[in-house]
Amino acid sequence: MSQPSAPRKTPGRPARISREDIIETGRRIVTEEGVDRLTMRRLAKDIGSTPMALYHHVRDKEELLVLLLDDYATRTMHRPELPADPRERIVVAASAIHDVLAACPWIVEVLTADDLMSTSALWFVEQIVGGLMECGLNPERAVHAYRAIWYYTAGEIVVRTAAARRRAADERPTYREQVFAGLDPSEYPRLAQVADRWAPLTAEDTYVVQLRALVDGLLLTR
Amino acid sequence: MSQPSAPRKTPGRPARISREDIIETGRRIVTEEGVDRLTMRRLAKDIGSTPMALYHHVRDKEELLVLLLDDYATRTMHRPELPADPRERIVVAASAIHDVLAACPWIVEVLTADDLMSTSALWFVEQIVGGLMECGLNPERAVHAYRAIWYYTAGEIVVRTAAARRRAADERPTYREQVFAGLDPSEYPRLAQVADRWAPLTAEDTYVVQLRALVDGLLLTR
DNA sequence: ACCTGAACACCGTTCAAGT
DNA sequence: ACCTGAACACCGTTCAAGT
Repeated sequence: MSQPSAPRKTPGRPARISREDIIETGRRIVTEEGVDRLTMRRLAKDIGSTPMALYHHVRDKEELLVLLLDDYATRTMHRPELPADPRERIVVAASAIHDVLAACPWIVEVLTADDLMSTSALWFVEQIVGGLMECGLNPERAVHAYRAIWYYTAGEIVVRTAAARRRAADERPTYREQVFAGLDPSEYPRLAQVADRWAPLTAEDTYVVQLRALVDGLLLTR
Repeated sequence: MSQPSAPRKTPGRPARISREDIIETGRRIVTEEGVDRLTMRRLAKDIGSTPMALYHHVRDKEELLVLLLDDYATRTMHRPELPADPRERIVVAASAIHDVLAACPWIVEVLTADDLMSTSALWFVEQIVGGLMECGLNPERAVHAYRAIWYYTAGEIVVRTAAARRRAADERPTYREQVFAGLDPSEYPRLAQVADRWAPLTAEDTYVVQLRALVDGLLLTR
């Protein structure tokens, strides 16, 4: 997102801290201790300054988070070799975005605050939209199809991250486990049938196979 | 989620406030002023009590939010007539969940804290999983397919809610608009091609048509 | 059993002043 | 131009005491 922060040509007092310092320290806190521990006060302390000094370099905490996401994406989104087959290219590009975000559990907080994603992801979006068009979709349908892929990907990450957080925080059996244990088979026959396998089944990572299904469905001529 | 809060048989001091009072007041604050304004202190004030009195009826704020989601779902998730055709039944049931959540913008905060959803949604899940099995998927594949539908649905809501919030908060052009305006057509030919139509295209509500594509893809025998 | 008051350990951000 | 200190207006939650 990084609105170019016009580097000042030393017209006044020399800056003691920079945007880069802030991002670097913020990255350290977030990766080492989690996004919850990132506060303006804590960051200022670690950087050896005061909370209000930060506000000369970032507009507010939300901008800081977006800056950190941008920094993370730039650092980790390296363009891979993509297959020549357009359908396969879509799957690989979407999976690349997915894997980067999935490896970054604090992303979820920012995802809902961010304008989708940084410029680093643009190349991947280009590949996906391009692949969809090569497969015969017109530009409008390609954009809509890309969005469906993005919704599926973002949803997978949000839900999985939430589930992981709950497992970490909670020792006692989840509410869902209780519900499934006492399921009335006459009212919910299908769910009762899979009740005892629900937890392991939903823990399986099926992102890619379902992504393929989604892409296949999007490319069907209906 | 509502762990049954064993109603006490007046063994000690009579309760001045109840779980129901708390939920009712919480619902009012959330619907009238948004989830951000719901604090334990504010809720206590509105209910005419003290913050700590609340902690005798709910474990913490997270439980309160889950209780409120549960309350909302129970109130609004009415079972509709579903079509006999299983494929169509899946689409209608998923759309019903989607529409209820989409009408409830504060849901997103809770979605990431909640064990998926309340018992009120279980009937819809049963219909979806049942429909998938009727269409020929074995139980395992049906559960996985249901999850893909849920990811897509949750993602759509999270991303759209975030986008709406940004539009509301921000007057200036979004970062994405700036990026698309200055897109290099030689590096991003496909995106450049749709750049000027990106905003209206992504604003279109295509949840149901893309859901159909997803369901079609999930039901393909591959 | 249920509620209260005071306190703990924090937040993000504004404002006015300093260098 | 950049930074500081103090203050504003809050948080969720714990603890010890009251009824």
